[in-house]
Amino acid sequence: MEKRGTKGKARTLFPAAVDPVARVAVDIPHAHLDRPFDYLVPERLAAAAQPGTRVRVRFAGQHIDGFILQRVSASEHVGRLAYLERVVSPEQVLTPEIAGLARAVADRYAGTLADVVRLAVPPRHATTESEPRGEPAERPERPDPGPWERYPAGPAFLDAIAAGRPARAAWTALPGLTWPEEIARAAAASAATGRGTVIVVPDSKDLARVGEALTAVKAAHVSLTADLGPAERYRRWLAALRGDVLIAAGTRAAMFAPVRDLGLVVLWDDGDDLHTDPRAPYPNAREVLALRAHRARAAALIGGFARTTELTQLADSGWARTLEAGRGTVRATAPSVRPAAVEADLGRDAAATTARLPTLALRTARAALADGPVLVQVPRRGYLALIACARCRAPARCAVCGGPLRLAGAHEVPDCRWCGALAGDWACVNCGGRKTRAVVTGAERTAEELGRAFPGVPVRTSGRSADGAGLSVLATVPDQPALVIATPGAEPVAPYAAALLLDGWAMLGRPSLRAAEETLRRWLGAAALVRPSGTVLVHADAGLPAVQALMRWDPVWFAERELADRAELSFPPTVRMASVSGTTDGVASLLSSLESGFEILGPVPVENRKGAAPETDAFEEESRALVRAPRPAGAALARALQAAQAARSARKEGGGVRVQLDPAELI
DNA sequence: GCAATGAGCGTC
DNA sequence: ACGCTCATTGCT
Repeated sequence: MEKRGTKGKARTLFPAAVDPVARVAVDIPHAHLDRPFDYLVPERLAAAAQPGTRVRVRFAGQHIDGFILQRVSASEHVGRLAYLERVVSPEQVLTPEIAGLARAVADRYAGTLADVVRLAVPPRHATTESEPRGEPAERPERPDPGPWERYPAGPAFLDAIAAGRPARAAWTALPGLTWPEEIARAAAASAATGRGTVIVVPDSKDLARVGEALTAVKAAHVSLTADLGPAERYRRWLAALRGDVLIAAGTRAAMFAPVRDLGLVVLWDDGDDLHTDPRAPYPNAREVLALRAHRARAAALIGGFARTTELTQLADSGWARTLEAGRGTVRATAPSVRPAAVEADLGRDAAATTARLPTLALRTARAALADGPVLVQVPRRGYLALIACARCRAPARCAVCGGPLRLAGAHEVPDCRWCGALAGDWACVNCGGRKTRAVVTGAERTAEELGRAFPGVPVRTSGRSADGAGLSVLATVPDQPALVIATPGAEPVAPYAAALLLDGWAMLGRPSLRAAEETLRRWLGAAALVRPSGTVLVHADAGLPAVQALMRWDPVWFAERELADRAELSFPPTVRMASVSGTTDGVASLLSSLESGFEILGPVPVENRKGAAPETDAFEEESRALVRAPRPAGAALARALQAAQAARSARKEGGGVRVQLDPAELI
């Protein structure tokens, strides 16, 4: 017992009779305080202070929020314990499953539990919480396999889900628009047995499709998106927490949805960069859901039209089994793909606009317009700023570490974005050429150009520009002759008669490790909307593996090949990489706190994030380093980075250093 | 020799 | 943002 309260009347508190100690995860942003703290549960909160509840505690003189992780009979802490101040709400919002997952995710990404819990548990909305609770939804009937019959292992996969077995599938979806239905049937099979399902898709357009498909199989669900208001978001999230619905579908934050008795996780299009949360510790939905399925012994359905190297690795390791259709089915479902050769000389500037629309593309469009809409995929503007070989246009890479080269200023020697090595005597590994050129492309003039080429044909555009402003995304377009210009990921749904994939060579030439994988993913996403009798024209050289993979509709072949190349070069995902960025001083101090034994590339200076010019007050020199470790040392790398950040935070060193494991882009 | 003041640090 | 420790200061 203890006297409390310096001002006002002192109160004498007594600890609860049973399990008087609460282990609390406090919401503190400091890495060195990322551990539970024990508090005494006062008698009056003995019943309310349940594990998972949100509480308010006094920590170093401040009132802060936290979550009760556990109630225990005694504390290990030597010294006096403070009392819990308040139980904010009786709702047990941080379930044991999610608390354990959040800890594992924080450890995997060298982050803190508090950061992950902030992503996992939405802010409380008190009035929503006290609303009368609706009727729990009925379980759906177990559905027929339906479109899963087209995959040899499809019906067996549904059987496994229905039997509660943790079957894990690396899924290559057939082209067309049946994938939402396939996902819905898998979810319904799980819900029919009373177990929960979490479905994550890249954007709200895809979510709407999955929602419709779930409704069609009478599978009660909630849709969780970031753009709901706080009340509606919390209402739906609570419905999942309380077990009123068994299926939660949503965009990336739904990966933490607290459905009851998790039986299945589903991730659509796992290569989409929207699946990586932009807030520390930058968790990726594929990794989180794989971890979650593993921990919960749940089934998993991960994939898309494309195949990522990461998922290929999960399949190769035996963690997941491939789930794909036979070649005959693929051939019957996919459109035919033809390459349009890239003109040898792109330097003709004025004429280059027409070079971007090869005559074959124009002819293909003209012929297809009689049958229906024609999709034109163009890269986003502001996408490309790279150096390539002037002769063969292969991206210029560093001779030391294989990283992409950049040209920091005019008339300078290119240097490596990864290790900083100067590339003074550069020679192209592809053709031996010794001259580089900057490559740029603009894309948003395409609509105009096509409009002129096809007078009288309606032109619609869909997409986001690189700066986020301008243009809007269309979900669908009518099945009528029209030219539909879209940026990757923003393609409206329609039974297209043809698709033109423009400037593919430029997307392939981006200075990114994932350029080819990402380009193929975008091509497949657009081509999958074209009807099987339709034509796809891809503006890139037929000899390139990504183009070959598209023509043969064989993304797994490509991914296996790509993965082998990455292994050869010690690139992710065959190794673990971490990027450390921030002020030059901060990066240096973090690296000096890092336990030795890891390979460090850089640091190299990078453009100032705040955009401040040198010699101004806001300007602070920034840099970035990469840390590389073999895969088996991945956990040790994360631990070492976590420790280095804890050391910095204990020393109260500021400077905001970002540590990102498995960064999507290594530039 | 010792109280009074302040900087530094851990934080239950 | 509190309350503890430990060092420094200034007065006897």
